[in-house]
Amino acid sequence: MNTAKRKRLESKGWKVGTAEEFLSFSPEESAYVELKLALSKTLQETRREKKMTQEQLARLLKSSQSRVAKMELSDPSVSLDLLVRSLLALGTSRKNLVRMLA
Amino acid sequence: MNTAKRKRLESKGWKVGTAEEFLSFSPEESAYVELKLALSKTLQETRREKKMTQEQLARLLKSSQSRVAKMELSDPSVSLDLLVRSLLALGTSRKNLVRMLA
DNA sequence: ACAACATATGTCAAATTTGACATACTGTCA
DNA sequence: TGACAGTATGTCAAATTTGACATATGTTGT
Repeated sequence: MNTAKRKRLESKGWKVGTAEEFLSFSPEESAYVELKLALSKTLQETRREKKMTQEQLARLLKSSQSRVAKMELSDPSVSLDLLVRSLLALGTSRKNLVRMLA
Repeated sequence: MNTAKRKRLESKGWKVGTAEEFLSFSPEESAYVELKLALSKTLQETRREKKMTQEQLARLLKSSQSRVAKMELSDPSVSLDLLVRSLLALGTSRKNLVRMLA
């Protein structure tokens, strides 16, 4: 959603020090973050099942190791788009994709 | 998934005149496009069920009528991200979201 | 402890996506 | 016909996302 400020709160759940922001998320923000978390987790699981390193996956995706790491950590700088495309590139079928989200 | 060139092929299925590009899509590209199409369709259906105009939905999403139109047309310039966030903002539950994709 | 490998984190220029605007198109009603 | 509401399409500056790089932090075997 909008500002990059809030994004810093997303991934890990909260940040302790930053006293200024202790806003709760709207339902749709939560749902969005949860979706991303589910996909991240699935991506990591899938990669591990295939016995690949982040580096190898990065090559497959024409991306970089650091971005793969961020994907698996559900970093705020990673879009749903990238996560979905990566899973698809790993051969995840739509059916499986849907199952993992359910 | 790279170049913006291919993107032009995405939405409608193909473009007649542009003889240069007649490349077929890889399975994951197809899956990606199909996902977007499913979401677009759902977005339009949901909006209509709620008897909203694109303009009204745009206001709700803090976007613009033209972008809503592009979303519903699954324009290549629209990300999965935006589609999902819009559906969530419309109150679509994760459960429903998943069902529409299945 | 030291390598060697894997993963995490920060930064940044380049690429993509976004809202906004103008404007065109498509009905529909009088 | 013409006015109006709704939708489509093209463009563009601003915002966000991306791959790449450097570097830090594990982790495992010797």
